[in-house]
Amino acid sequence: MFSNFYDQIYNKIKEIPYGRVATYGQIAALCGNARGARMVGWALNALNNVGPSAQIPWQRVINREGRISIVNKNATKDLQADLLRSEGITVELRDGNYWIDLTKYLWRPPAG
DNA sequence: GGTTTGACCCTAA
DNA sequence: ATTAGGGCCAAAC
Repeated sequence: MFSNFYDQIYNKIKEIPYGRVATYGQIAALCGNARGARMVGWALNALNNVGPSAQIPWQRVINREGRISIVNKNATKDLQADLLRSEGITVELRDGNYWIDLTKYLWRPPAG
């Protein structure tokens, strides 16, 4: 169904452990596209069309600043923050956006 | 089929 | 610290 890129992206996101977060660029890099971060966003956006996240922990994917980038989608940033908090992750609300401490919660993939 | 946009990131000034 | 530009590829128009 999805191209290999999307499939890899979904697969990598599934590998993010509980209570940990990863960045778009990180997922993209693990899929071979160091600069294909936008594709990760597209792939996740496509999930909204499919349904309720399709068993993919999209909530653990945030941007490089540790901020939730969603503005107005099927899945809102409030939902994402709620899901992350339910995993024990501390989410800070600042200026109408949710922030996560990457130094604490950033996923470190085993390949390194 | 060209142009614009998109849950982004990096480099340079 | 902030601003500007390039890059990546796919969907939307």
